[in-house]
Amino acid sequence: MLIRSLEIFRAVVDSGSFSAAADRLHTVQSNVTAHIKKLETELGARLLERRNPVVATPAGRQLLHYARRIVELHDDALSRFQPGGEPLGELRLGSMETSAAVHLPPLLTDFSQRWPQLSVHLHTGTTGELIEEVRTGQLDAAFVVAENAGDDLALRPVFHERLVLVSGRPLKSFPGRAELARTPFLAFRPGCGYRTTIEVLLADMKVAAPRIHEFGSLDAIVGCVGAGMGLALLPASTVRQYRRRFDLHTLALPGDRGKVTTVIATLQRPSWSRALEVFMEGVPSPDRAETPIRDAG
Amino acid sequence: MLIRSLEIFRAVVDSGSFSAAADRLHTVQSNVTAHIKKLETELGARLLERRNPVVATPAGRQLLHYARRIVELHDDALSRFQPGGEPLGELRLGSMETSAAVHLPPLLTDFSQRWPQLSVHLHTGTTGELIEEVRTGQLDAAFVVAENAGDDLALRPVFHERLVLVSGRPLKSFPGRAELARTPFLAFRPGCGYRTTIEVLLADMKVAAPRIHEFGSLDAIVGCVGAGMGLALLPASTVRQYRRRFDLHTLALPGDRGKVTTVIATLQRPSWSRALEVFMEGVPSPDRAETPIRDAG
DNA sequence: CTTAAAAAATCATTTCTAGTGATACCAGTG
DNA sequence: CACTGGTATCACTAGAAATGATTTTTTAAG
Repeated sequence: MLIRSLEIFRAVVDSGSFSAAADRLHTVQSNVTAHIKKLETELGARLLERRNPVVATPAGRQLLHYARRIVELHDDALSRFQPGGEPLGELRLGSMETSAAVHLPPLLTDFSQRWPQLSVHLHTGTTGELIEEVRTGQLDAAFVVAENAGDDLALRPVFHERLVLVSGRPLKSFPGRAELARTPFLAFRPGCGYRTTIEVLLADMKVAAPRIHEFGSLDAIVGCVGAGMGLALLPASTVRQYRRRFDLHTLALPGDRGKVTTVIATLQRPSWSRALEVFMEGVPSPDRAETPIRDAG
Repeated sequence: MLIRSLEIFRAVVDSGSFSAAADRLHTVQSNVTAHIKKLETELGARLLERRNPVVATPAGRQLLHYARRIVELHDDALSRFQPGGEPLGELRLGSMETSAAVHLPPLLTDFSQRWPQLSVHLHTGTTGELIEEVRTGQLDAAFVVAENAGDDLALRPVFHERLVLVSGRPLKSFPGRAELARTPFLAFRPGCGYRTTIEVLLADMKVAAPRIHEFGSLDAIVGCVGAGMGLALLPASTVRQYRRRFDLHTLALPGDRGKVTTVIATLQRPSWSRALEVFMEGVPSPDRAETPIRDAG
């Protein structure tokens, strides 16, 4: 069994396809097939279901567990011998689209310059999906909105955010219950931390049957809100970014309602890879003072 | 970096020589040299000092840490896919010579039949040496006489023993202080659990300047005691084994003096290899009732 | 049911490289 | 000094990883 085979195996499972894995590892698809096949005959078990996407069999999941740990140890070992002990390998991050658009770019730019030997993979998804991917080891860390996620995960605050009500038309005062019942909300699919906030908010205001449209992308939401389709609840910083492209109007939520904290979810520390270790060192602590909000009309 | 290279590297460090490692791994010395050389150029650091015995450089020790873990994970992964989930790889045990001669043979015979895919390495040494080798990961487990060994190690009782005074001539009653001061004791080098017992015993009896001869092997000790060179303090079960070959006379120690408990020292459980896991399952609990002693004259 | 597109398997070929055995080299030791 | 017990070097071979072209299979759409 070669480390290389395990690396390829992991890439196939993570990317869901033989050819995608081949691209990521800068080799050819037939080579990926050969490695997987060799593993399968060596272990005497089918490891992958050739579907679309490719999925690990029960036996495959068992191997995956070892593959991840071995490949990670291998990367860490190599890291130790790089000039300056530079970490090496890949860092697999997850993030909600909102964080991805606003907070992550500076962080990741800085990070990838500081550690040129690390390749960063960023995957977006909802809080629920990401947490699960961290738990299974598919991701090293994920930026999510959550307050607790079980004992096996560690959550570290990174950004304090303020959610604001976003509309395509000027907002004079906070809409009443009746108006909220009429106006649709545009949000991500269930499992997104922000969406949860919307639902809680509407429930608290006793809005009977709120209409919530589900969109798969942040751009779509912002575009449609700008076009007057409805309201959205988004981080102030995100909205600010879109101001140049769309005519957006925001209104702070009453009281502390809008306060959310983005955290980094990881497995408990002892199992961190060198890559994750240095990443976490480089992540700044959240400013106590919140980002000031201009309630532009 | 190949798992195979790490396996070879580990074997060289553990065996202290390129050629010995080659033998153990059923390959040739030039191949060992090639693998080590490749690792060294790949990592850009000298890993081994070519002395006699070969010893790891600081860089080598760093790699060793990873090598051990990766090879162990590899073996465990393969184990999962063996028919019946049989563990596979090697189990590295340490033991004092006395245990090795008496208690281990049945245990190991049984074990090696039960798990035909595991190769057992048994290395003898003193309690102190063995404990240290378990701590550094050179051994998976060691049979020693100790009561505590630090938080990082786990100790599990396996045999209750009784040390007896052994002589080449009939012993009527327990020798007095004066006689003990005249008669030399034959013992292992410092660090052996039994030797410690002798020293404590003599100190308690206020024997002024006891003469203790150091011998490197159990056979030598027993042989010389049989020839009347002096006294020894050995487990009753060990002496029993030698009765056929030598004319030995034993006497129990007064009170509870002679009671010793052999324990298995391992690292704390979470880091056990599959091989160690099944070994520990198969080790019987110590009989509460002690092995009966015939005080043959 | 048919078809087109995407993905995985197969295959012939090339390029490396792990493993081998013979030999050269380099201590220490009597 | 030669001898012993080790490591390095070398030429060679068998086997395997990687490649690119091609065929087969799967999936989704018409």
